[in-house]
Amino acid sequence: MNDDQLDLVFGALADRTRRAILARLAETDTNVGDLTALFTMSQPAISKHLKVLEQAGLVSRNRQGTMRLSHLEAEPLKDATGWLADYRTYWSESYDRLDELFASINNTDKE
Amino acid sequence: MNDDQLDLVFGALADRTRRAILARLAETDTNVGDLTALFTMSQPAISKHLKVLEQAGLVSRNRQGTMRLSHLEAEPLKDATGWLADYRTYWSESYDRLDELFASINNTDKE
DNA sequence: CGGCTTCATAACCTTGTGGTTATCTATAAC
DNA sequence: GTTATAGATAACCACAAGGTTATGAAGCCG
Repeated sequence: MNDDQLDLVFGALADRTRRAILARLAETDTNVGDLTALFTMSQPAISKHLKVLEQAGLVSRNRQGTMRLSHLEAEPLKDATGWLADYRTYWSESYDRLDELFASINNTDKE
Repeated sequence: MNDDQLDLVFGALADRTRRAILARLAETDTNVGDLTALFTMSQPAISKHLKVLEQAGLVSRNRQGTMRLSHLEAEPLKDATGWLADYRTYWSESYDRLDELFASINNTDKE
């Protein structure tokens, strides 16, 4: 995963509204109107957040009649976790199995 | 870990210069002058980045004579990993041991 | 077609961010 | 005390971010 992608992913996660949107989408795909109802915020503001999440690869969208359902795409979260895993030795010394586990994460699609 | 803290940590990680600073500090404690030499950027710019990292709890500093050494504090990275771990089921289905391992991470100091 | 619903886009505003240069402060050395 | 060095702080600038209101476009329905 390159720096540009990490910029986008961490940048997307650096906003609590977007994190809350992701939490919601983890439960179920949701349209813009329902998301707007969940957060005391205007509809265009939600659309902007969704665009940020989409550009980071964290959300995909598809029309469903007149609605557009947002769907969680968690792959970049895996990549971000892989990046953070490089620092595991600095916050944890004694988890023997951590290395193999994070290795299994990293080997799948981290370059 | 609360939203304010996550804002700070993910916000700090959303800049490639700051990520590079963390990578450097993972090798060895470094003073501001040496960091400035590593990145083609002015010294005040580096000081600003260090302040952001410090407020996120990712860096501590202590005087060493006339210098101030920056030191990596990786604990917030652990917390951020714990947050991301909540989404592991969406990017991975078949790692049985992931659950117990991430549980061990979360139980230590995630609220 | 006409009208309703859903969402995107445009224009705008305020604040934050990342950088600069210039200057101030603190420690060390003499 | 003077001077040199390390780094912080101030003032400034350009632009991105997060919000708003107003409006436009796309798809269903009668």
